[in-house]
Amino acid sequence: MNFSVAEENYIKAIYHLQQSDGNVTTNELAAELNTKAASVTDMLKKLKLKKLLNYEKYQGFRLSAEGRKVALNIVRKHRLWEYFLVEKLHFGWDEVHEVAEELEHISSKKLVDKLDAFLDYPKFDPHGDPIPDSTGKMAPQKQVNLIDLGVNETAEIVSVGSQSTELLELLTHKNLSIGTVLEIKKRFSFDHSIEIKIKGQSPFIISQQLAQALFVKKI
Amino acid sequence: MNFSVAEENYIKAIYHLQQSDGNVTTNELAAELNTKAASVTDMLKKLKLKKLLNYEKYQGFRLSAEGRKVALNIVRKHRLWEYFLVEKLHFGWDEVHEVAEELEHISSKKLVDKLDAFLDYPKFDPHGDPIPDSTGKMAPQKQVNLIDLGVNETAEIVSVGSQSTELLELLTHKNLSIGTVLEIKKRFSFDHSIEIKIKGQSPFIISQQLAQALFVKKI
DNA sequence: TTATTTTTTTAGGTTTGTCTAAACTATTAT
DNA sequence: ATAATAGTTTAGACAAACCTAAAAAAATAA
Repeated sequence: MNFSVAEENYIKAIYHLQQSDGNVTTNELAAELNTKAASVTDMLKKLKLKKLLNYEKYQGFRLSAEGRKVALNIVRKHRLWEYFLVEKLHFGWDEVHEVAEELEHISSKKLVDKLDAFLDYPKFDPHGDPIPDSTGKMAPQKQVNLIDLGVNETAEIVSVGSQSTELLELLTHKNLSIGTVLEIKKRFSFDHSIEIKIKGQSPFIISQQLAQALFVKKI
Repeated sequence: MNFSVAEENYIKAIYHLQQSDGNVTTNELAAELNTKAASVTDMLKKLKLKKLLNYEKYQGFRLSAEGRKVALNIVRKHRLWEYFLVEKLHFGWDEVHEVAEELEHISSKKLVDKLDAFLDYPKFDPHGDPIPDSTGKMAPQKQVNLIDLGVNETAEIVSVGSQSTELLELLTHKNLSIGTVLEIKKRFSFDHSIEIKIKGQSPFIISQQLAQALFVKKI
């Protein structure tokens, strides 16, 4: 099966949303893809017809096994190209995303596998996300420093970089602990501080030093 | 300016056709793109509106200066990717064309320039075609062995690999000489013989040995 | 030079992916 | 439990890129 760029973008977006959300909703997906709910409904019907999606109207949806396979292949391509761009072409890790969004739609299977070999089968992309192998398997999410997350990413705190009372005092004050789920809202390049948001609380800012002391697992 | 994949394919095809033909015609272009004349006319109007084309109806057409610039950029990307596929990913020179057809539409200028640097600014692609630099300049067509041409390519004989009477006798017999323009019709892998056609004559076959003795300039 | 053939263009239609506006379904709050 | 609000789907349109069939222009032949 071969899919259009639009179809692939929908599949990939659904894949990412269902990672955190379980069932995905029409509006959520429309927001993610900067399109309108009506357009999403149209595409959902098409993807359902192609058996990539489990979808009953008004009920939300998730990818089928087949859909997941397709999604993983797109993710594989995206992350391999990102790795290539950073490691071989010396792009900065923050400027590769857009280009990889285009490259991920190149269809040749042979190209991807040869690229994988050329890069020596990397297990993680430059952002710490695991790269699926050609059968779709991938390592569990790598633990990554909070400072390395991009805007809009969501992550769960899994460990801290020190056990000092000073750090623990600050964490308690900010209501942060192991297991806390947060979303990156903004990054300020002036002092590398980061605005984060915890569900149900208003956003607040943490310093570069604090961000570097927090290790997270992306969601 | 940014162009759709379809527009880019038209521009590239016109560029290649006008190399040999001077003015390009609607039917010619339709054949080249495996589409219908009516579709071509539609696109010609669009490209004229975007000032990429000098076109008056029923009169044939050529690219404008701007159109040529766009074409050269596509050619640059195509040939750089081909070089990458062969030199870095170890594709065979005969299996890269299709993949490069997709890769050439990736838009990032930065990507192309960084790829160019990574490849160490190659001057010729794996088929001997010159690669335009980022300003559109390129070396004159490299002299290439006839055995290395692909099917449907057109070329002019510019030199021969030996001055032996045996060779010259054969060339005379086959009506081949410096300046002869020929087109590759078929390649037979069994004995590496090649069917060629000279304008106004019926096609005939030349042996591997003869093909290797002839150097040509692509048109 | 007129008639025939070939080439090109126009007219009108299709598909894909998008949109707005309106209708429908589900959820939430009183 | 019902009314108001949220979310979702349908209906109808549009642009891009393609198509077929018919009309118009150009080239060629009688």
